[in-house]
Amino acid sequence: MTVSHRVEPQIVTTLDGAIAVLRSRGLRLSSTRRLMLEALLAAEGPVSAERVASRLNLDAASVHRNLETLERHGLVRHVHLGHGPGLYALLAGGEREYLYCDGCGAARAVPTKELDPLRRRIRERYGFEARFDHFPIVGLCSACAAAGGEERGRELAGPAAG
Amino acid sequence: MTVSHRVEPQIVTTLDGAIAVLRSRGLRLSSTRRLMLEALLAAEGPVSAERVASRLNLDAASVHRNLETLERHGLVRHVHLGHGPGLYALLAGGEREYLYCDGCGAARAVPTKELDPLRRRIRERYGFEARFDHFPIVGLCSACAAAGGEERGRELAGPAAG
DNA sequence: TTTTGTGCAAATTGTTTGCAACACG
DNA sequence: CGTGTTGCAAACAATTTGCACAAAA
Repeated sequence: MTVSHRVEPQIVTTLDGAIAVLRSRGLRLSSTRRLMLEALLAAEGPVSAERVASRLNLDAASVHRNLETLERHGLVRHVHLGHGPGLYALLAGGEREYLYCDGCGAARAVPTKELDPLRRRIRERYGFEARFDHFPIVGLCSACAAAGGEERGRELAGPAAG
Repeated sequence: MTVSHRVEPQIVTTLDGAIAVLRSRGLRLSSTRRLMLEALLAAEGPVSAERVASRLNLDAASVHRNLETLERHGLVRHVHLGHGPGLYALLAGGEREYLYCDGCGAARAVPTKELDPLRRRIRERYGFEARFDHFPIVGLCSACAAAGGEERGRELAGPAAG
C-alpha cells in the first residue's frame, strides 16, 4: 500500500480492457490477477485486500502485492475510510471522493468535480492542493450529528467481489 | 485509540491544571501519568504513543491506555496525519486543524475557526459536519504540487516530549 | 527457459488485552 | 486497605518480506 502519487490513471471498465493495460505494461496475466480483476470489476465499491483474498481464496500477501502493482500502474486506487484497512477499487472513470461519517461509518461518494469549488477555495487560501480521494472528508452525517454522533454499527466498505 | 467523539474538552496549559482535571475526574496521578503530562505539555506538536513511551522509558501499552483515558476525559486528542501511528496532543486551547501534505509529510496547522467557512459550505451543500481535527485535509502543498508530488523525506509529527 | 508471480511462513508496525504485582488516595 | 494502574507477555490486525516453487511468455 506504499504507492506514492501521480500515476497515469488507466480507466478500465471491462476485463479485456484491464488485460490490455496489463499487457501493454509488460505485466503477466496470472490466474490470480484475472480473478482479482474480475472481482474488482464486479465490486460495487472499494474493497479491502483481505476481503478480496478471502472471497477468492487467495493468499493475502499476493493480493496485497497485486493491488500495489495495479495501483503503481494506474489501474487501481485505494482510499482510507476512517480507521480500518485500505479499500481498493479499479479506476473505472467517473471517480468519486468521499464524505465519510465517523459516527455510523457511512461513506457518501460524490463526483470528484463536485468538490472542485472547495478545492479551489483551499488552493486560493492556502496554496494547498486538497485531494479527497485517498483520505476523505471525515465528519458526521446529518443523522449522526443530530444524534450527537453516537450511532455506530453499520458496515461500510460496500459489497465485495462478485 | 478507539475513543469515540464529543467529549467535553478540558483545556490545560500547565501541569497543575492537568492534575486538577485528573483529580476532578477521580483519576489517579501515577508517576507514569505525571511524566506523560509533562511530556505532552512540553511537546511542540502531536506525538505518537510509541514516541512518548520510548522517550520516557515507559511501557507502550500503558502509554496507549493512558492516552486513551486522557482522551476519554477530554484532556487529549489524537490526529491521523497520513499513514503511520496516531499522534496525540493535549488540548491546550487554540486548537488547530491540519492540512497534511502527502508529498513531503509536512502538516500545516491552521486555527480551527479558519476552516469554518469551508465547514459551513460542506454543511450547507451536503448536510455533513466536516471535522478536520481527527483526519486532516490531505493533499499536496504548493511546493510538492509544483514538483509533481515526488518530494518525500522530512519527518512530520513535530518534536516529541521533553 | 527465463522471468515474473505464487503460496507459505515469518517478520513488522501499531495497538489491545490478560494478568499478577504494585501503589495512589 | 482497596481499587485504579503498571509492566510484561501475548494476542491482534494490517501489511510486508524472504524464499523456494510454479507458471506465464
